[in-house]
Amino acid sequence: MLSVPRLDMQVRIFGALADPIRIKIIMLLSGGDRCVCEILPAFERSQSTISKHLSILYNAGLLDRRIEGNRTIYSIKNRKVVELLETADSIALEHLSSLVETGGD
Amino acid sequence: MLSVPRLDMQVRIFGALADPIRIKIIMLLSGGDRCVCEILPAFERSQSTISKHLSILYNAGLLDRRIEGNRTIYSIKNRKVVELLETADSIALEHLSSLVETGGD
DNA sequence: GCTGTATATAAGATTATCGGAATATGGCGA
DNA sequence: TCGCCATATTCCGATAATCTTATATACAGC
Repeated sequence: MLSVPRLDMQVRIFGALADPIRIKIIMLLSGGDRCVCEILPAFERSQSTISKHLSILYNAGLLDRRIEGNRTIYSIKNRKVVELLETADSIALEHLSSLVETGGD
Repeated sequence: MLSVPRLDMQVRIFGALADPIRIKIIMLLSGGDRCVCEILPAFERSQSTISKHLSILYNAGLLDRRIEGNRTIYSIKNRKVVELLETADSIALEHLSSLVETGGD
């Protein structure tokens, strides 16, 4: 049986990934650590918006961060998150092709 | 590069899993197909609420459904969704134990 | 200490999600 | 056909997520 805090953490993890900006941030960081100032220009959103997205990923236990001087460097905390993206992408791909076959929606 | 519809589908998949009831429905169905009338009593929620949760999972491409008489039978469409739950659970577990170690929150 | 740069947080408006009650749809048996 | 059962959908209120602007914090260099 799944304990309640674990279920809650699962929900938080999936919720953290249920946003296109946050998925792209994970993909970006899977290529190596980045400070916020390097992440910002990849998105046409305010600094505060990106900062909050990073916090959501951090609080879900998906990212690590360390401070170096006046910068904050974010990194992938658990490589399994990349697995999650890959698995979801393959489900997405299969689903999209089944929609094409059946002409569904 | 990830195509836009695929990213959108990933978002929809993760969004579908970002709810404790929907996670429990997946776990329930991983034990075998069930009609709605068998799923309902597992949750203290109205019929319309559960029906909506099932639709969300169905539209995310995670569940299949077939009609038999006046019943609708739901089933896991893609076994990879169970993988997603397991991977997220192991991330959750690691994160929770790291919180215990550091006394974090 | 002051100024500028980097980042996080708060406040507030807008939009999406969740839940239940009520309603619609469609098969089934009398 | 009529009424019942199983399920989906609509409507609407309550709650939560997202975004921007403005403000706070904290380090760096002078």
